[in-house]
Amino acid sequence: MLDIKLIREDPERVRSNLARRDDPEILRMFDELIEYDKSWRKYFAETNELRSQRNRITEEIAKLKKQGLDVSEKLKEAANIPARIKEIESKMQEYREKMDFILMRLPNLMDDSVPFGKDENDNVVIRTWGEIRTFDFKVKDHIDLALDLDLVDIERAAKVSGARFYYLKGDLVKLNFALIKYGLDFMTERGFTPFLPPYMMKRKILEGAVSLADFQDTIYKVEGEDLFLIATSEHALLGLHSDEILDGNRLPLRYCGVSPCFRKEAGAHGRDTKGIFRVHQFEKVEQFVFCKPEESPREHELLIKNAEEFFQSLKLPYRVVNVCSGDLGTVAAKKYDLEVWLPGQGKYREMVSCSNCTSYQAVRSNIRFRDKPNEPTKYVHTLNSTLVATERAMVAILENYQQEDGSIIVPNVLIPYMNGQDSIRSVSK
RNA sequence: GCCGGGAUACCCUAGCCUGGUAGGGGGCUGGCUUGCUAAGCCCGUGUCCAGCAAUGGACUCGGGGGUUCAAAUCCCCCUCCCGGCGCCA
Repeated sequence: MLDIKLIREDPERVRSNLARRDDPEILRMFDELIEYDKSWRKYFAETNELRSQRNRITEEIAKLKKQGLDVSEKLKEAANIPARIKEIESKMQEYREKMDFILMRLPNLMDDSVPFGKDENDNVVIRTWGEIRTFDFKVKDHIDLALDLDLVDIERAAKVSGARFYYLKGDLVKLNFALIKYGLDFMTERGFTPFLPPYMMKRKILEGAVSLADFQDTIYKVEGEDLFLIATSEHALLGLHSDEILDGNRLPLRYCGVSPCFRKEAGAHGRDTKGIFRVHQFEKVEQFVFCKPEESPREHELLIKNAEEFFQSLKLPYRVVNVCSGDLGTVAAKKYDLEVWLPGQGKYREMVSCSNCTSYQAVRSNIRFRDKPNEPTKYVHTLNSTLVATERAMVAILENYQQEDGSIIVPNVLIPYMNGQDSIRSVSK
């Protein structure tokens, strides 16, 4: 959510930034917001004046009563003030609701470095790493590899839970836990505090983290409760400090969340329908930072660097793209995606999404900081990035580490986490 | 799920029965004074609106509604925390 104070101070700057979204509806809402705010402030001033009158009379009544004097004159004077306040208040409420409606729907201001573009095809590649392996045999995709090695059961998952679910089996379960534990160690070595968050959260807290459209398209609701399943630990880590004033001297706070992620994938019909690449449930180790505004560009680079070093350590070839305006979404001011080469698809595919959300989530979640107790508060900046979404990372490992005999080499850094196991091969039955 | 006790500013706490300026302590901040491991005193401490500013006004006692000229205080609903009982991996 944009800070209404910033909009009041410099509406032109906000407007011209929103204009880069190339969406006339956004500008229309913005202009409406300005008008509503004017009305709201007018009514606010009126009630303020009425309350002031009422408080004065009330005080006089108290004084007269103490002296045992007659107050009926004063009571008459005060009689119709409450009704007038109520009347104007209800108008204020009306404008406040209209403003909130728009504020909840306006996107974040974009960083100047965000490239203009329509969709993901316009994202700009900023670097590539690693060599794409050449195969002298016919490569399989992760589905064939996993089925041939009996590492997944997707048909029975469909019977039990429906499409986009899976059972992991055997060594793939071990590999999953190895990736999680390796990811956790990787982050704690870099000073990130690990968290295992609640997997469900209240609507109010979740609204602080995601756009309203996400409730429709990605978030699962628990029936009969004010609870939603987290789509990433990012949501829960942000909520951790909602309505708090943080000590500026302790920023940045660098956190790392590990949790399952639940997603409806409602807008993805027909895309990646096979295997475990795009699924309703997966595990993820997530990076999350609360920092001062001036620190967020630096922290953003740190997060993508961590993710890159993680995938470098797995020796998986990747590229980093600067996500364009049309693909950026509502919340982020700037976003990098890290895409790993998948031999089975012959494409780079998204493994990591690394966002600087500036103050957008902090305003919604009311998370501020100050260096000294008497200073005015400011909103923090928040950033989040995947370190590793393990099911997707396993797709990359299966396809990149496949051998001619159908077995899979375990990446070196994971072997200790697999109790010394260095390959995954079919068990003779 | 049931019974009881709670939630007051950055922290602790009084006030609630009996409605009438939210009081005290700690912390922090700025200022002043006195000067031996420092002490004392004073202003300030959250949010919003108007104003260039000084400042003025309003709001704020877990949240929402109600009664009243006036609500931390009375009434109704809800949330969370603590204790006990019940259930339980």
